[in-house]
Amino acid sequence: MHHGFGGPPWHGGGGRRGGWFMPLTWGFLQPSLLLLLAEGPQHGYSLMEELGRRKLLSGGVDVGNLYRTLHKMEMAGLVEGVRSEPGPGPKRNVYRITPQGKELLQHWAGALEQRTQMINTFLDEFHRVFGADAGIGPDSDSEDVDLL
Amino acid sequence: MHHGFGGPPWHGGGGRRGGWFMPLTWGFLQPSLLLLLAEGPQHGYSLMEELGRRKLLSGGVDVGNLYRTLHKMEMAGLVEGVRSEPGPGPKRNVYRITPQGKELLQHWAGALEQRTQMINTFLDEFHRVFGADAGIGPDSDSEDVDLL
DNA sequence: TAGTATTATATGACAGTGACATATAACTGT
DNA sequence: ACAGTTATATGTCACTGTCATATAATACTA
Repeated sequence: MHHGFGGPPWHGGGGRRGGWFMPLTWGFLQPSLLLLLAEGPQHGYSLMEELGRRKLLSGGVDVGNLYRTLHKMEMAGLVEGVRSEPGPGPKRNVYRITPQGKELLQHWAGALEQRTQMINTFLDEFHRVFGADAGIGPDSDSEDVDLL
Repeated sequence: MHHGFGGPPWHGGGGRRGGWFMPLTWGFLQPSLLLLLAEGPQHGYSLMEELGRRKLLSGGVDVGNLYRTLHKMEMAGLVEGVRSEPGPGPKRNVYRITPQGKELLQHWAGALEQRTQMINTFLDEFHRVFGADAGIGPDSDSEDVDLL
């Protein structure tokens, strides 16, 4: 009767808000936004939809987080925002990447390549310990492990 | 006059404590500890040294963070800690992985594989936009970009 | 013996990020 | 008039990492 109280304890302690799994997308929002803006200016809502389409961030994007991040990136000089005049149509903030933003994006690419190497180091160790049967073993009672 | 006030703004705004680069090791401490403990019980200080040796976490490990993480993992039932009696030698908390911990480790391995795929999606897009010259281009003024 | 370093664990304060909820406008469709 | 969509914004909270500091006991060394 291990953790029969509505889900494994490492899955959030109750379901939501993180838990023991860091989201797979940690730290991906900013570089993803930079990447999309490197292809052309867009406003926040459009970026949100694009992130879903491109599957750069699985599991959808938090809207509030997105706008906050854009604001901070603007404050840091990574992007430039242009507020639409209060004319017809809903107000939009169209963002354009700056040279600094492009430079950071290049560094992000290098950093992410390093990250894959770290993950590979981990996975190599893991497979060395657990063998090739990395998946859930047959002895593992197949409970509702709704990962992701 | 791009950010000539003591370093690029995306580098921490002043130097330390994160900044625009999430550390490459975000979210790696817990799975790394689980992996080491899957090979055998150890106490915190030993784990700290091992993490440095195995290079599972580049840049060293924060000691306070390590102990806090171990405590939380114990609270969650991922590891079991045994406090040494107050006899000779310094007190030690020897941790042993639990079945739940092993199960989580397996899921972590799968999640990290997914993460590499996400990173590859990003990098593919990046190279599609910027071409093969992913590195810092020749036009990029080579400022003190002390990445990492 | 006193002072310092090492081993080992622990806590406090802070910033960055993501998750969830909610608020706000303006426009669109019925 | 009412609800839905588009679009932006803020508040609160949890988790992680970073830096600083506290605490003991042991080991070394002058």
